Amino acid sequence: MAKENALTSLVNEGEIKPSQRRSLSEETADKLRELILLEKLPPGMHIPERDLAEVLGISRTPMREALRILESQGLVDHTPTRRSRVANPSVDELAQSMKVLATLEALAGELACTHASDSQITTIAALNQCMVEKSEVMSSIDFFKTDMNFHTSIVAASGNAALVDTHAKYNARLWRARFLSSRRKLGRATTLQQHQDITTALQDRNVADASRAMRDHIETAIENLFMTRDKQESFE
Amino acid sequence: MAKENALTSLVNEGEIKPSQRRSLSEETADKLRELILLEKLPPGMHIPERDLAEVLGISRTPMREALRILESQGLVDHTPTRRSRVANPSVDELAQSMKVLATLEALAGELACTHASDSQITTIAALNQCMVEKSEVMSSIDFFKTDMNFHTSIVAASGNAALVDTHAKYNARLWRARFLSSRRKLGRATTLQQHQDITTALQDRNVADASRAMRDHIETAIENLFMTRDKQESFE
DNA sequence: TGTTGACACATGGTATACCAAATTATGAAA
DNA sequence: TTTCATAATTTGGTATACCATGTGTCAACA
Repeated sequence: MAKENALTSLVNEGEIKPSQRRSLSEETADKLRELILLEKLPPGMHIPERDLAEVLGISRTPMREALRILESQGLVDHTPTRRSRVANPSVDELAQSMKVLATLEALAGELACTHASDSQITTIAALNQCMVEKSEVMSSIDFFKTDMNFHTSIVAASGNAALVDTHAKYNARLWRARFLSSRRKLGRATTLQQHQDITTALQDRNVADASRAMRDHIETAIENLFMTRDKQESFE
Repeated sequence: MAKENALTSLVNEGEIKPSQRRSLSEETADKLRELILLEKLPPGMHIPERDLAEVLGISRTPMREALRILESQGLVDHTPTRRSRVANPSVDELAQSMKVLATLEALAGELACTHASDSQITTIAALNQCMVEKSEVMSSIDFFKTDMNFHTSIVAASGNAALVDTHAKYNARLWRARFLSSRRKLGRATTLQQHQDITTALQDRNVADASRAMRDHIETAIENLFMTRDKQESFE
């Protein structure tokens, strides 16, 4: 059938990587997440677990577990009749998730001020410096990955395991939206300035500034999200 | 489909439950959650999925899914070798989760000020009033359930689906700790005052007050948590 | 021609079987 | 008695089979 052919073609594009300790479910969740973020599995598409498992050469059991993982990250949801489909969040829904993310990161900035070790702050500052120096030569994707790394490092420096965990879930859910947002030309200069503000606040261990700088940074991303919807702009 | 003939409706009336939407996995997760919160399954206990499934009369498949659900709520952990066990969070870990909860609820209060309908605020105020009037006659558990209902209603009034979802997970994770905290005699009067502050702020739709009142309320619960650890006190 | 209802099939939920890894028990050697 | 290698057992991960229900198709009928 046509569906199977379409699915088969996309598995051959990537290479299957065997791994050591990770379970098939987790590997599969990673593969599917990538396929979703690249829109190889487009938003709203139904996922028949039997067929997709067959295409990936696994049984339904780990496929089902992978779908649960993605569901908990908000990348997959269920129809009233339990059929899985790729999440297709509206801009408003993405903005709501980002609003929560902004709050989580503000908390992370606050906690990091008192909890982070000097070496952690040094690492964060180094990531910031790296982005400043190489912003002209980095590709969108590399710039973005460093950006994400910067944020994740701050959350890790908060020393709050629950926060790290929940932040990771929101990050997974919002990865694509943030990437699109960061690709906007206007964004990069603003991003660098805001990162500098965050870094400075952390170095000063100024709780109020760090919290506010983190929140403002994500709020800007929310604005970008709406702007991206309202008008198409040029990308780099 | 909409039309049913007379015979069918007569036969079905009163006999047939419309549709059993709840899966065994979800029911099992609920049962296990209860067992964990009642410490019938004590913290740190290993959970051999085969045996426990047999005890509950189900197969391993839904049991495994139930364990994944509880894991995503933080009520179950995994050892490095993947064996499930009941989570046994330290007071510090619980405090960290509550710190995140405080932030989430502060956001909920903030959003509820601008998003909640008048009737939602009326409902919230009614819950508050109910606790004030009946605090003397309610059992610990009923008082606590109303308390939880009050909080959940505010989060729902925020209109932010992601926030509702994440809050529900933290609530599940912290249910027991919050219950123990709320059982402290000293807590009830403070709780009522703080609930009143929250209610007033919401009725005034005062964003800053609502946010602060929500945060303060949970911060008090964190303090209670540590006090409960440090010295045993009398309970009602 | 449009509606309806029965039947076939698609799909997710559950049970069971099997395997590999990890844990525990065993026993021989020091 | 202690230690360590190894066998026996337990346990979680995966595959497969079966079942219940939802969904679509098409023929019969008004």
